[in-house]
Amino acid sequence: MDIAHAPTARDRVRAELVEEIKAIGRRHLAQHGAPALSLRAIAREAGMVSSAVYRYFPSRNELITALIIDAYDSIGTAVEQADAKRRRPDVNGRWLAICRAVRGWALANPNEWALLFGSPVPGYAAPIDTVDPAARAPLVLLRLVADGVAAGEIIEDRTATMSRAVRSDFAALRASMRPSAPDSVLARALAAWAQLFGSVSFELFGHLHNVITDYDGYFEMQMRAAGAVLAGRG
Amino acid sequence: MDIAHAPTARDRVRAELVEEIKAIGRRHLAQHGAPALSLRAIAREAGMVSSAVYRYFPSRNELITALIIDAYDSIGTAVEQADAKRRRPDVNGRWLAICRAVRGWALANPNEWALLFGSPVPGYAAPIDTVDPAARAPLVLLRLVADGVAAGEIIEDRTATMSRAVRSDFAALRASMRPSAPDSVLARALAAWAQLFGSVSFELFGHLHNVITDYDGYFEMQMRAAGAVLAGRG
DNA sequence: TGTACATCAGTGAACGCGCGTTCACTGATGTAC
DNA sequence: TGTACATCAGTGAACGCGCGTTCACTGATGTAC
Repeated sequence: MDIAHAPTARDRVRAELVEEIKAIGRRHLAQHGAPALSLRAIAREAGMVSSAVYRYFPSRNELITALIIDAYDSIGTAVEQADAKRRRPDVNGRWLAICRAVRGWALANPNEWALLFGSPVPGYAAPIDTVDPAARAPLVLLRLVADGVAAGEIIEDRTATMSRAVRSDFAALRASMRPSAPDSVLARALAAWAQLFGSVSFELFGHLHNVITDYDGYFEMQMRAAGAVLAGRG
Repeated sequence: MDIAHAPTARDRVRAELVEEIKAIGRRHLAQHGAPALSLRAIAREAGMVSSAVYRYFPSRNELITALIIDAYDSIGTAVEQADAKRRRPDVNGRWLAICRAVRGWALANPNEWALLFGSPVPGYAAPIDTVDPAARAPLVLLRLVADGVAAGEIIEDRTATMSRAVRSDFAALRASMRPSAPDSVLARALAAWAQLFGSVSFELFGHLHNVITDYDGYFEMQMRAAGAVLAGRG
């Protein structure tokens, strides 16, 4: 499996087929959702017999893992790029850009959103390989708040009462970022993150039905407000 | 199907069996998740042949609908009762009680949570019968904020810019409540709701793994902060 | 540059299992006179 | 109160379909001398 030589023709064809199988898988995901993802159906569409897929993925779960990693990388890239397009000191603009990137990605890839942030797939447990890709988008937010604190755009408030355990959780989180941010800001960042993902899931999973009609306007308004709270100027 | 007479022995047995089938379904849901819900497996466990279930539910989807309605009623009841246990003017206490009731219910019924608030079940579209039960929990929050506004515990802020469409969405929402609340408060109520449900889903679906260890303390802290923002004293 | 051997891709059949739904039927429970 | 008929619950077989995974095999592509 580990290729020490220059890639041969066979290697290249193999890499292409891995990508094609994933692409078909993604399409099936988009149409029928993760629980209905079928190796046989994918094989049929790829023009091979079902057992041939096992040359590329040792099991259905490994294919799902590959799709999950790709999806995390996809939303991670979208968020990183949206963030990078803004001037670094424009903290509020970056926050809004991140929000729009998350929602835009979700609307474009609803079933992948459900795969990542909806119900766990029955009989599937995510392996460690997914951890790093999963961290990309949240890391953008952490960098943003660190920048905001350094620039004085995000202010610390009188720290809310928190348990010693939560303080040490936050300390561990802070250790993974430079520059860093105080507990009260980390708490607000995670709160904003929960609100962002909660809002998108509400919209996507139909819980705003019969309540909101102007989804764009509603989201925009809510994320502006969330940005103000995040900044400590709520 | 509509019983105009006094319930006969047969009617009572039928009602019992409907309940037993739902109970088994709930247990299967809890163990394997909604997509794996199987009429045949339920029939086996109920000690009947698979076709016999069709005397009680005309299709798998109708059984799922029944389970969804029961789950909405279950969380709705939990929230209503938690709210009712607090003195009515204790707005912040009621908010926290609602939060704890939502999370407590979710932790006790993770797969039903996933059924209601996670990914949509493939091939299933919720019928109108689910709308009223689904509204019970959010209605508690709306009553709470209306009370809070009336008591001066929840204050209006300079209303954020919102589109005309969002304003009319809010007006429609306001029409369904008495007493009512201004746009800025409704917006904050929905934001708090999204944060609450986002936080619980994050915890339940594993997105706080390797970040938070003290889930109880973390949730408590976040919902206190959310309550302050909701009140307009963030 | 040519040959012998090893590696790999893909086939086709099979195993063993599951599912939702329909249908003709038996036997028990209810209803109307 | 008793009988004739209608309704309902549950059976058992079948239809038609799906799935993941394994395995022995063929034929093509690569590697080493």
